[in-house]
Amino acid sequence: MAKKKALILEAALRLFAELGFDATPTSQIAREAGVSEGLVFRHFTSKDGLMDAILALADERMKKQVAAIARLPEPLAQIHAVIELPGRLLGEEREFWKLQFSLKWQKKYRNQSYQPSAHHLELVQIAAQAFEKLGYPEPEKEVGLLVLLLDGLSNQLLSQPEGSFDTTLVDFLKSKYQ
Amino acid sequence: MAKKKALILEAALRLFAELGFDATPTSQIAREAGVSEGLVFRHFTSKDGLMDAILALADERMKKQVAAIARLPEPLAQIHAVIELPGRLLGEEREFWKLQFSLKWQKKYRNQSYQPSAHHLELVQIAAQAFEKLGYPEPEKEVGLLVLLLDGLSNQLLSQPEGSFDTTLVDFLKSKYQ
DNA sequence: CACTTTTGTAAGTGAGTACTCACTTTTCTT
DNA sequence: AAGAAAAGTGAGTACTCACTTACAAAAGTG
Repeated sequence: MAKKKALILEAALRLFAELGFDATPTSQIAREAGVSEGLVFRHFTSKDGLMDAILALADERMKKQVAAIARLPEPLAQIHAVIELPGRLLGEEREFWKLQFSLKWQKKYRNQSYQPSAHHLELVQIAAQAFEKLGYPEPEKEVGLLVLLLDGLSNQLLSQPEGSFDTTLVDFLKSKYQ
Repeated sequence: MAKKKALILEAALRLFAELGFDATPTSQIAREAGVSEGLVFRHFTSKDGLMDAILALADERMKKQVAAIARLPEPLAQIHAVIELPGRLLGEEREFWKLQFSLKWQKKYRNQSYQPSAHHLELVQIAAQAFEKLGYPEPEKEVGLLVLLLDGLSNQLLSQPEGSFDTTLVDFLKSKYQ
């Protein structure tokens, strides 16, 4: 049942990521999902509601990734997993995260709970504890730096063309934390 | 004469940065500039033309900053200047750079010369030469890392509320390059 | 001054937008 | 099988948008 609902979500995700939320008409979403425009509103109430549904899914996926890192026993392995996170996320769910990043700059979504703050914060705590266990003198600052790197890394990966995932930089980065 | 032209540019810059290009109607630009809507089109032909004018200005400003760094005699001072660049740019021209970053994710502007590629590339070359002079074993990779950091730093500075510029992270980062 | 050009305005216009509604078809439940 | 609920349609509707047009006031120039 409601397999068309999933088609709408897929099309909306792809188009929002590619064209941006405002530049994507609901008519095009319906057309590319092979569905009538009215159905979009039956399932998601409004264009904003459609966005909400997409972002709820994104939150779910992030949650799982963070939980997996939290489960790692070795602190160094945790740090390395954090560094690998952007590559892992963007490899599979490119459009998802492209959308997340483009959203950051839209006032509309700046205050709300859409920012990946909850799981992001948890990740920061995990990394801070890992740095502490590894004996770094200033673990908080190290985490601050690491967060910066993750941000930049994600940006860069998204700016590059699809398949060309360059691991040398990630490896180089990991070699700095031994 | 044409002082109203400047008013239009200012209002457009502010609104594009705040709401995004697509979500900003030309009517609002005109209203906030205290000008009739028709004048926007007399001076800039189209909404896209208005954007072009804004981006041409951005390019000018970036050019000056890069030239100033190129002129520094000490390689270490150059690296530090590069690290300080986001803070310097965003301190003065916040809206300008917020717009630049939000544009990165819009398909419309992805292929064109709008990306700060020209001066950005020059900056990368300067940094690479500086790392080489300082005797780093892998200067290209170091530059790659530094670019990542700048990207992340800019993102973070733009996400934070206006005045609260935290220099501890920048200082910590500079301490890593001595 | 006369004139041309530039700068400005107010009131449109047609295309495209998010969303609704009356209705039909499919699926679930018993 | 019968009735209810859910899924789906497609033609509207009210409205907003970027842009145009007809015209007026300043400003520049001889």
